[in-house]
Order: sequence, then structure tokens, then C-alpha cells
Amino acid sequence: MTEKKKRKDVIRAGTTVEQMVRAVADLIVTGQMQPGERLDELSLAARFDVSRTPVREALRQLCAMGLVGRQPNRSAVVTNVTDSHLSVMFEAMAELERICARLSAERMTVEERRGLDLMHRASMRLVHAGDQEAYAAHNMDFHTRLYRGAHNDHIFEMVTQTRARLAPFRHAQFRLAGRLAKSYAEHQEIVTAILRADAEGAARAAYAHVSIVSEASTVFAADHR
Amino acid sequence: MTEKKKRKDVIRAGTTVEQMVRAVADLIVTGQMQPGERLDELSLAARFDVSRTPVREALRQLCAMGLVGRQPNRSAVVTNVTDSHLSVMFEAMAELERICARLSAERMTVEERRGLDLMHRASMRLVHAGDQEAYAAHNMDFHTRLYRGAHNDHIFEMVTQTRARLAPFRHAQFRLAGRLAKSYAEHQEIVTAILRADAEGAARAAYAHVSIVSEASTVFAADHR
DNA sequence: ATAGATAAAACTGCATGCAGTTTGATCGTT
DNA sequence: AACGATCAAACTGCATGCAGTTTTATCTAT
Repeated sequence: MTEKKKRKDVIRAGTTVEQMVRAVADLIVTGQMQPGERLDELSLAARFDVSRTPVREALRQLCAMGLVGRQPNRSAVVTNVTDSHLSVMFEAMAELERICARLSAERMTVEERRGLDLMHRASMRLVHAGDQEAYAAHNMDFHTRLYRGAHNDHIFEMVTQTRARLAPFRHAQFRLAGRLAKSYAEHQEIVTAILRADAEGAARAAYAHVSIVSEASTVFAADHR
Repeated sequence: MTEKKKRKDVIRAGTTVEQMVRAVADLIVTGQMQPGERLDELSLAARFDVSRTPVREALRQLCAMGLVGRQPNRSAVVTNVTDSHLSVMFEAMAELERICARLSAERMTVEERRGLDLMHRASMRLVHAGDQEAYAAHNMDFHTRLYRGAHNDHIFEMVTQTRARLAPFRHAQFRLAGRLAKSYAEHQEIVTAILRADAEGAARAAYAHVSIVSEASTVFAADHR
């Protein structure tokens, strides 16, 4: 019993496939695997010490998530968001953020508004400290709240998925000089509009916010080519 | 050689998994499988005369598409879009259509605008004939052009996916009295705005159009409960 | 008669094996 | 020397088998 349980504790965090999805997604999102790189089933299976079956299913799911591309009888490859899609992806992201901001301004509960405001104010400390790592985490949370605030699960799903694909590029944006303070100021605008239930103002601010991130990220991507 | 080729001709239309995805999606979308119904791997495998492996992978993909739900160690079940998600899905759809219409008004090429206008005009014949089947096909095409016109592949993908999930409900909407003519009139508004490059007008008209479809479909869904 | 326990049947999760396809390296030809 | 053909190694697609879990049917006790 203990043996079995132990094995589960180690292996479990959902099924093997779920783990594989998370693990491989992590490799991609953190940049440990470059776009265009091949993901062959056998190597991955060996690497994580499972058989090819869960690997295959994970790859299929990652394909659906857009993180890898597949063709029949060929290895899966890490999707190259860089190449053609970057601006398209950011545009989509901006549109989604705009929707979420507008709906959030209309629908957020009092608690949600207060929570957003509080966590935003708290983040000022991180800006002053210049703590990029912590601010990135805060930023993630901030936007997640916006997405949740729209109170529409399907939109939430779409925006989350899109964000996942853009993750590699967003990650490094705060390195650029002054981005932290700028980001904070932009958040401020969004928060203010939402607190006022100013749907159009929130929408505009959120759209602009992503556009700026987009430019910053494009610069970053160009640097690393 | 001929033997092999023949086998391919029969089997081929992509890989086995792709076929399974299409086949099962069809079962769901056409209503041959009701929401909540269980999809057990063995039965499906037997039904389509393949092994469980491609069935499993197809189910995983269908899950990603949102057509079926899964839990570890349980059978996949046809997603019950009806229950809670219907209005949420339509709302998301409306937002996406709004974006597409706005971007289409801004970006469509001259040919795209002309094509949209022509096919819209041609559809008047179907309205007069009261040909629901043909009009449904036209409607599909019409909206697809709107999505393409946005010139953003990622948005196209999202909207296509969302539409797929709503397909079962959209299908029957034209049965309701007068829907054909109303739909045509609404399309007219969208087309007019796009031809004028009136982004906001197109956005507004498209949003309203989906909202009305939503109501019609909700009625339909309620009827069939 | 109903509720709960128990055991068997059914089904999912994963591993493994084989067939067919792709990849890439070697050899021969121009 | 460069290009193309040929063949072997590597890899994907799918089938099948076993272990473990869920589901269902039967039996027992209140």
C-alpha cells in the first residue's frame, strides 16, 4: 500500500498525460525549447520515463493549444510564434483584453473591484524596488483578474490560451528600461476606469496597454533573432 | 501497388485520428448523440473498425475542441452546451463577430468587399424561395467571409472554434417563422457598413445580429428540453 | 421492501510491438 | 566535385495486452 501510494505521490498530479502536457508546455514557454525544434516522441518518453502513448496524447493536446505543430508521419515541432504570427497574436490579445476590460467594468462585483484596486496599489512597492520577477508575477495575476471579471468562461478560456502562446515573449518585457513604471501607470488607468464602471475607458486603456507590450516584445524578439 | 493505393483511397482523408475526430464531431453536431451521452472508447473503436488508440487521441482532441468532456478513468461524455454555457457561448460569439466585422470594415480588400456584397445579394433568391437548407449554407459562408476579412489568423481560429461548438443550436434557427428574411436584413446592414468602411456600424450590426440569433436559438433549445 | 455490501463485468490508462514512412548517410554517376 | 539514387536507421501510426479503476448486478441484513 505504502509502495503504491508513494508511487502515486511522486507521479500524480493528475494523469500521466496531464503531467506531460504541463512539463512540455513548460519547456516551450520557458524557452528551454526553441521554436522550430523537433519533439520526438521517443526522446520525450525516455526523458520523462513514460511510454510513447501518453507522450503522443500530450502532443496532440499541445497541438490543440497551439504550442506545437504536427503533420502526419512527421515529428511535432515547437510552434514558431516568432515568425509570422507575433503581431497577429498580439492583436488578438489586445482585442480580447479590450473585451475583458469592458465587461469587467460592467460586471465586476464590489469585491472584485476592491481586490483589483488593492493588489494594484500594493504593486507600487515592486515598481519602486525594481523587482522584475515579482512584478511579472503580479502582472500575471492582475490580468487574470481582468479576465475573470468578465464573467464569461469561454472568453476566459480563449484569452488564457492566447496568453499561453505569447508567454515566451511577455516574459522578458520588463527588462526594458522603464517598463515597470509604465506598466504600473497603464494599470492605473484601467483600474480607475473599472472602479468608475467606465466600460469604454477601461476598454481603451486595456487595448492601449497590450499594444505597448506588443511593441516592447517585438523589439525583444528582434533582439534575440 | 494498386492494393495499397486502394486501401488508402478508402481509408485516407488524413490519418485515422483525423477521420475519427470528424466522424465523432459529426455525430455530436448533428444531434445523433445527445449531450450527456457516454462515448466509450471500445464501442467507438468497434463502430468505426479501428483500435482504441486513435479513438483515444480523437477524444482528447474533441475535448480540446470543447465538444466532449473527460475525467480521469471515466468515459468521455458529450458536452452539455445547453445547460449553463449557452448564453455565455453566444455572448463570446457576439464579441468575436463584432471584432471581425469591425476589422473587416477596415481591412477587407476591394475583391473581398465585392465578393461579400455579391454573395449577399444572391442570397435574396433563397429567402424568397424559403429554402432553409440552402440559406443555412449561405449563412455559413457569409460569416466565414467576415471572419477571413479580419485578416487575423488567430482570431479566425477562435471564432471558428466557437462557432463549431454552437453549431447544434444555430442549425435549427431558420425554422422559426420569418428568420430568413430577418437574417437577410441584418446581413444587409453589415454589408452596407462594410462597403462604407464604417467600422463602428459594422461592429454594431454584427453584434446585434448574433444577439438575435442567440435569442432564437435559446427559444429553440428550450423547446427541445 | 429498501439500503448497503460485495463481487464480477466493463472500461480506462499505459506499455509495448509491428508495419509503414521519413530521414539522412553512403555510394555511384556525370 | 556536385548531384542524384539507394539503402539503413530512426521515427510515427496503429493494434493489442495487462493492470487498475469504475460501474453494475446480485446478495444480505435491517
